[in-house]
Amino acid sequence: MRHSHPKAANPLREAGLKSTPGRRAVLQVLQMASSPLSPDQIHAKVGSEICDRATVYRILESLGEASLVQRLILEGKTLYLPEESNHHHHHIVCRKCRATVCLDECLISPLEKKARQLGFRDIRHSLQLTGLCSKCSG
Amino acid sequence: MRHSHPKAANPLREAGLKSTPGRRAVLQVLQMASSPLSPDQIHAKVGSEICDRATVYRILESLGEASLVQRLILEGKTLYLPEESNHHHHHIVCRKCRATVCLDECLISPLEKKARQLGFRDIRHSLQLTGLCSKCSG
DNA sequence: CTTAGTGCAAATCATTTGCAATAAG
DNA sequence: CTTATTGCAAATGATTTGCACTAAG
Repeated sequence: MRHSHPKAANPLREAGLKSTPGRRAVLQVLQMASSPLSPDQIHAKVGSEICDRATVYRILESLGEASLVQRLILEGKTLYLPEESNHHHHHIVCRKCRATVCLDECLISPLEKKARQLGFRDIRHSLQLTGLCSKCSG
Repeated sequence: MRHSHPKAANPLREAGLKSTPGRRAVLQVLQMASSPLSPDQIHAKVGSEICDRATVYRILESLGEASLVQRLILEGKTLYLPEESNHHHHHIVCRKCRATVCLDECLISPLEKKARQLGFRDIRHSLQLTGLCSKCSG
């Protein structure tokens, strides 16, 4: 199968980014994580040997531009989530334990439509849904 | 009409907050504003004689808790908006000039319902819609 | 009065930046 | 090779805090 189907090919390459140890590590840490992580938590999990904190910020920015991760601001704290699927959807995050669940629909389009009618262009949206998950609200 | 209908009564009092010069000023500045303002812009408009910058932050926090203002994070910058109506709705903000328009509907409930079915309680949401207004996209 | 609210200066926290050294393609 | 990426240390910017003083109710 040589260089035919580069199956689980490096997503970094595909996004046109150089594949560096830091980037691979950050991406993996986010993919392993069960909930969104802060830049600091990511840096801690990656380890200072692999990558400096300032670099974690730079990496998160490039991964964000490449749509490999998604930024989220929860209660004023910046968190990152891997961008797994291509299909647009939203999440709900537990304010206590940060457990995260996908809510596969996106119902914003009627609002975007209205905004378009009002003359707005290049419309983007970001929806933060939070709550207390069953474990935390008990 | 003495102390009968306290018509345009002080919203601060009604919210159970002490009516201080700083709070009145911050509230008024936000109400006058045609677009969301940053804490720093608010401080500038209020004037240092009326109120210290640190106090502006404290005031914004208490006004936020009292639902007299709404916090908004646009492109990483924190902005504040007066909370005029009681009826829940969303806004769209121009990323360039920050012009703001209300989109009176809120279509999030189906998503909240789904989250509730997943066991989440005390669900809250925050939606950021941005675009370029007709003037800015021209 | 009594306590919440405030000014001021210092502390903290998150994020960014310059620059020289390093490594990916 | 050539240029993007990184480490390090320092700079920045935003927000918070301690404490003594002031004013609202």
